[in-house]
Formats: sequence, C-alpha cells, structure tokens
Amino acid sequence: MQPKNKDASPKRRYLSSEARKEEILEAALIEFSDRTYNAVSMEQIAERAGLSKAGIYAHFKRKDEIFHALLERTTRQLYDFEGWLPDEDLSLSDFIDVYLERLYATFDSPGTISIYRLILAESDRATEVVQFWHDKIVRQLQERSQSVIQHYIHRGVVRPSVLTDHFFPLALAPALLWMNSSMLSQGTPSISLKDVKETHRQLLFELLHPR
Amino acid sequence: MQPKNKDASPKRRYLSSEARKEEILEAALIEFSDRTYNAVSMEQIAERAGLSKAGIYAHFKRKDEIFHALLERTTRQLYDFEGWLPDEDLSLSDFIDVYLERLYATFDSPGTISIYRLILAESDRATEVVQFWHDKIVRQLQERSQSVIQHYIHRGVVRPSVLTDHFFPLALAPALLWMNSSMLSQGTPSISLKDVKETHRQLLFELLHPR
Amino acid sequence: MQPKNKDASPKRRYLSSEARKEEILEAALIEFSDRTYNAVSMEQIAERAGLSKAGIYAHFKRKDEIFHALLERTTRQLYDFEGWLPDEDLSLSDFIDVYLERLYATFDSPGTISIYRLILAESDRATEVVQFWHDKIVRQLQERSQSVIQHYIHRGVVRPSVLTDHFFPLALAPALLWMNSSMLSQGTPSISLKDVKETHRQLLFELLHPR
Amino acid sequence: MQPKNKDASPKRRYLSSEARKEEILEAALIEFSDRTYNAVSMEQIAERAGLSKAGIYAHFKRKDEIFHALLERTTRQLYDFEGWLPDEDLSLSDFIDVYLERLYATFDSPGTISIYRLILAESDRATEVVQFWHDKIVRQLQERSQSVIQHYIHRGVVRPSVLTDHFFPLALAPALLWMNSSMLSQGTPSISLKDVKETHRQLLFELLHPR
DNA sequence: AATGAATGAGAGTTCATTCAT
DNA sequence: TATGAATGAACTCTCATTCAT
Repeated sequence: MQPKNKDASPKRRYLSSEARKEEILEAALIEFSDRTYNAVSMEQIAERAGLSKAGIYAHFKRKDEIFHALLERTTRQLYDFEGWLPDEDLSLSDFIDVYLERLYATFDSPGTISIYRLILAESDRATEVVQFWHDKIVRQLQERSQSVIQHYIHRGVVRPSVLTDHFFPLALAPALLWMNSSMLSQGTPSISLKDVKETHRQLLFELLHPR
Repeated sequence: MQPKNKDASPKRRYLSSEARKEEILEAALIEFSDRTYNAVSMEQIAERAGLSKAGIYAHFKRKDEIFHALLERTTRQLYDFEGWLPDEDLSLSDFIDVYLERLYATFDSPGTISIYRLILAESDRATEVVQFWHDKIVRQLQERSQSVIQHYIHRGVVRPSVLTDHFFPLALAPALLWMNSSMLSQGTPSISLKDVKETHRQLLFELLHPR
Repeated sequence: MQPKNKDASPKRRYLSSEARKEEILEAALIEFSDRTYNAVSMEQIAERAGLSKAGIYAHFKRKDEIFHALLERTTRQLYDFEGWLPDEDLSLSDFIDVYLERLYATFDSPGTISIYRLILAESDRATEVVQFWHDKIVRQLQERSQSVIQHYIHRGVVRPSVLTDHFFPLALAPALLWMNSSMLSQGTPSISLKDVKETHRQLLFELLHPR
Repeated sequence: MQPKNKDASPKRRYLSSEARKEEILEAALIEFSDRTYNAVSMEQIAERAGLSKAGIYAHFKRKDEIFHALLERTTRQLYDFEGWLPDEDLSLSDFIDVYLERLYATFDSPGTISIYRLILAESDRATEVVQFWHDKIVRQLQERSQSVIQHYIHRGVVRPSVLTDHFFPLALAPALLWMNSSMLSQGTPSISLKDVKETHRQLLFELLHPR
C-alpha cells in the first residue's frame, strides 16, 4: 500500500508512465464507482492517485481517455476470462456448483458492479467500448455456453430443455437480478446473496436434471 | 389563432405554480432521460419548459429539488401500479400470458428504461428516493406476488416449487436481463424480444405447472 | 466617466446588453492595445470593464468574439469615414493642408494605431476581418482618391504626374512610415511629427503643383 | 548512412552548447515567425529543435531568453548590414536602381517580414531590443543615407531637395507601404510589387534629378 | 410569475518551469 | 548534455444561483 501523504510531505514520487497509468486507473475506478462521469473531477482523481491534476495530463491527454482506458481494461479482463461454464466432466450437481461459484464471484465483486453500473449509466459516452463489450463478451459467453452445455447433454448429465435449446445465458439471469439489486441498494440488498444463490441452484437443478 | 412568435421568443406566459411545476417536470423528464444529472443544465430544462432559467427558481429552490420531485413522481406512479400478477382466476397458461404481457410492457418501455438508468446513475445523489423505490416497490412486488401465487397454488393451478417458495420476483429475471441488454446495445439487441419472451414463457410453464 | 469601484463597493451594475457590450469593447481595446491576443486574459478585460469574468460571457460567447467585434467596430468606423481627400474646390496648398490634417488626425490617433498594430500582429487570427479591411478600405481609399484627384487635375490645380497616374494612395506613405515608427517607439519617436508632416507637405507640393 | 529512427525518436544527440543554442534559435525563428510569443510553446520549439522541452533549459534559463537572443541575433544581422545606399559613384538612374533593388530585397523577404511582425506584436515584451533596433538601425540608416546623399549632391548627380534636406529615410516609405500591405493581405496584395517599384523609381527620379 | 444581467465557484486543460535520473 | 515525470499557476469557459426590475 503506498504511503498516504496527507497534507504533509509534498515529496514528488517519480514513477514510470506505466506504473502511474495503472495507479491513475485504479484511482479513477474508485472515484467513478459511485458517481457519474461528470460528477468526478480530474482534481479528485489526481488527489486519489497521489499526484497533481496536471500530472495526469502527462499520461492521459483528456479526461475521457481515462474513462475509455478504464472501461477497456475491465472489459479486456472480462473478455480474457475463460467463461463460467466448467468444461471438465462433472456430475450435474458439481457442474452447477462450479458454475454458480464462478458466476457470483464475478457478479458480486465491487469492481464488476461499479463498471457495469458505469456502463449502463454512461453507455452513450463510450459507444464503441460498450458495443465491443456487448458484442464480444455476450456473444462469446453465449457460444461457449452453448458448446459446453451440448457436451453435457451428450454425456447424458444434462437434459435438453427450453434453457439449453435457445439461449443458455438466460441461466445467469438470477445473478444479474442480484447484481442489479445490489447496484441500487448500495450495500444493503433486501435479499440475501445466500438465498438467491440457493434458489438459483435449485432452479438450475430442476431445469437441467434428467427425468 | 395564437400569434406566431418567430425567433423563439414566445410571449411571456403566466401560469399557476402548479401548472408550471408540471411543465417543468415534464421538461426535466425529457432532458434527464438520456443524460445524467450533471450533464443536464438548468438552461436546458428551462428552454424545454418554455421559460427562462431564472423563472424556474420561482417554482423550485434548487436543481436537486427538480430531480427529487421528478423521481418521486415517477416512483409514485410505479408504486400506484397494481403489480404484474393478475389476481383473477385464470388458467396457468393465461396467467403466465397476462403476467408476461404486463411485465414486458413495463420493462420494454423507454420511460421505464430512462428512469431506471437515471436511478442507477445517480443512486447516491438521491439515496432516499432510491431507498424508497427499492424498499417499497420491490417489497410490495414481492408481497403481492407471494400472496397471488399462494392463491393460485391453493387453487391447484400452480405447483409449489423453488420459485414460489422463496422469492417469486426471481420469475422476472429474464425480463430484467432483456432490459439490461437493450440498455447496453443502444437499439440493436443481440437477442430478439420475441425469443426471450417465448423462452421465458416456457420456463415459467415448466416450473409452475402441476406434474 | 464611470465610477471606479476599486476593491470596495461590490455593488452590481445592471446595464443593458448593448451598453455593456460597448463597455466591454472599450475595455478590450485598451487591453489589446499594447498586448497580443493571447497575452490579454478575460479576467483583465472583465476587470477593466467593471464586471466579472463570467459576466462577459453573457454578452460574448467566446473570447475571439470580442476580438472580432472589436476589429469590426473599428473597421466599420474607418469604412464609414468619408475619405481623406477634400472634394471641395480648393487651391493646391489648401488641398494639401486639409488632406494632411485629416490623414494625420487618423494616423496619429492612439485608437487607430492600436488596432492597426493588432491587425498586423494577429492577421491570421481574424482572416475575414483583415481581408475585408484590406479589400474594402484600401480599395475604397484608392478609388475615392483617384476620382478626386482627377477632378483637381481637370481643374488645372494639380499637375498629372507619376503619383496621380498609377496609385495615388502612395501619397500617404510618409504618414504610414510615421505610424510604423510610433508603433515601435512606444511614445518617443525619433522623428518629430511636425517635421514629417512638413516634409510630407513639401513633397506633395513639389510633386503636384503645375510647372 | 545514419540509422533511420522511425517513430520520431531520434537517438539522443549530444551537442556543444553553442551548436545547440544555434539550433534552438533556428527552431524558435521558424516557430515565432508566424505566431506570437504566447502562441508558441516551449514544447513546439523543442520539438522543432529536435530535443526535449527540459533539454532547452540547459541552454536558456527562461523562454524570454530565447526570445531576446533571437531578436538580438536578427537585429545584429540587420545592423551589420551595409545600408541600402550604394556609395560607389553611379549615375542617378543606376543609383536609384541599386538602391531600390537592395531595399525591396529586404522589405519583400519573408524573414524580414516575420521579424518585423514579431517586433510590432511584442514591442512591450522586448522594450530594450526594440529600442535598440529602432534607435541604432534607424539612426544609422539615417546617418549613412545622409552622408551618401550629400556625396551625390556634391557630385552634382542629385539635386538638393526636400527629401535630401531633412530626412532621407522617407525615401523608403513606398517600400514600407508595400510591406505593410503584403503583411495584411496574406499573399494576395492588391497592388503588384512591380507597379509599386516602378512608381517608386519614377518618384525618386523626379525628386532627385537635377533640373 | 417572469426575466435579463450578474456572479462565485469550479470545471478541464495548457504551459513554463523544476526535479531526479 | 539530456530526458521523462511532475507541478503551480494561469487560462478559457460553464453553471447553479441571485438580484433588480
């Protein structure tokens, strides 16, 4: 953790552009995570990043470059993510467990939630990134899901059903509902994560287990 | 025929405070619907409402009063809404049809989406309203759902299941997924509304019909 | 003369937009008169005009609008000016006297000098105005001169010569030299106005009087 | 063949201070030639000079030192210039020809015009240089002119006249008018150089030739 | 009730200059 | 000698808000 020089010790810290960029994005993420684009000032980002306002401009030409870089970074992380469905050969119950574990690990992380909220709120400020995000991520998710699920069906572990036939990503809908809910309730959601997850698990089991 | 005022200088109109307030909120709704709080200026609201910037201050003391009034008004409308579950005695298939019809009428409307986006974006600026919204609406939804669904179970039309036991609002998750998706894709969603709706219908049927 | 509220009496002065614009341009003229466009700040103009920086923006959308308005105003004044050659029937000596009087009244005025310097220095910041200025004013000057001088030649008061044949505006060259000189020497020109004028007079006399 | 550095990252060159200074001034001349002091940034000068912004500070303590050095260098060049009047023994016609040739070679050159514009624009930023320039150059010009012209008068080639008696530099006024005009018209002057020059020649001839 | 003129505070951005290397 | 990183001060411009009418 870098030393917080509050008020005192105005020593300059010289970092490589790469390291600074990283720190600035980290700071930006925190600032943007609970406010809108316009509500976050360069000053605030700078302060949190531990340098001067002007210092930021040595690394990012404009405010919106920070925004884009931030979205892109997160987007790329998600994109590089392997997908949530386990492709090993598991029992249905294990399959669902692993799937949900991964799913909620992502959907319940503050980082993901912040970025997702930001993207929803400012979708027209960063059309290309959002486009990319939506096209690539969602499509990839869909394709991977479909192929994995077919594999499981083939093995007889999963029963073909409405869910597997048309649009398997629908299977994550409850997690999304949970995420939407926690975006709104700022930390005190009206339903417990445990309950949602458990219900989610049972739903999937009911929909997927062979009769 | 009223006099044509060219050059956008419409003769001063003297309205009652009530009427003006309504007009201002209407204008604000339009402006806020596609931009965030800070991105909308008093000037813009004023212009759309057809009076001067200063004129607005005769009706609202501060900008955030407009914002709050706006959210409250919309929130109240939603609150007054009867809920999506039909409480008449219907067959399961009709029950689901009516439910989905109402659900998607709401989730696919530009109005709902705008307000939802706004609330997400500014959740920390209007904590109380959001709190209210989340608590009351969601809770009410949940309670009404639960009681209606119990009624149907009692009638033997719906089978008690994971969905009905714990948290019936989960049943709307696919519609929320659709809404999230259309908020992101700016008009060109990757899945068709029809498909989602149909899958949704089949899912509900499978989960609710008595064996 | 408006009261200088230095430091004290921060009472707002409410003026009509027209009156304010005039005052702002007056202030701008003073500020721009000895500095370049970039060297003059809105703050400085505002302070001299007796209102706040933001106040200026109620009347001029951008800094360069002030600049253009300023140039245009002066330009228009010059353009509306009747020309320097007297078209009454005078003796050669009176003709030259009146001409020089008018010429130096213009070329020796601080206002003209400032604007002229500004135009020379920033000619590419206000291409159209400069273009207009050069085209219209110079051309007009030339045409008026030519017709007046022909009239005098016709009357036999002026002898046709190199000067009158091709390009009479050359006749003002000494005044221009004087003006250039005083732009550079900031108030302490190395030659006296009287000397230049007297030499100018004799030159014209020698070149124009009938042999 | 020196190594091609693509991406504009020319391997660090270590030069002697003298050589670098020269290069920096050369760069500054180009940058300042079409923009005012404030409009030219250290960055731009640095880039043109082929080193980094900070690198410049190894050679000049402050921006205005560059400016002064630049003006001084140019000024010195002009000062070292022999003056425009030929001191050989020529016929009047040849005398005028040579004089005008030299005069217009200077007044019609982009270099002179740039520097002249700069001096006009920033006359208060570089008072001493301008003072020097005005005093020394103009005075020298005047003195040299006077002595040369006296010589010609003495030889009987030139007739004593208004022009020769008081202030011979007035003889260059038409060239100055031409220069002013071309500074304003950005490349499309309303009178042709040839015409001005020819008229100038005839004027001088008429004013100087013995009767 | 309504407005045009005015402002203070603050936004993003640029730039001459300094520092550590 | 040279540079990339850093900064303070200044810039233009915007905006919520107030005031006089």
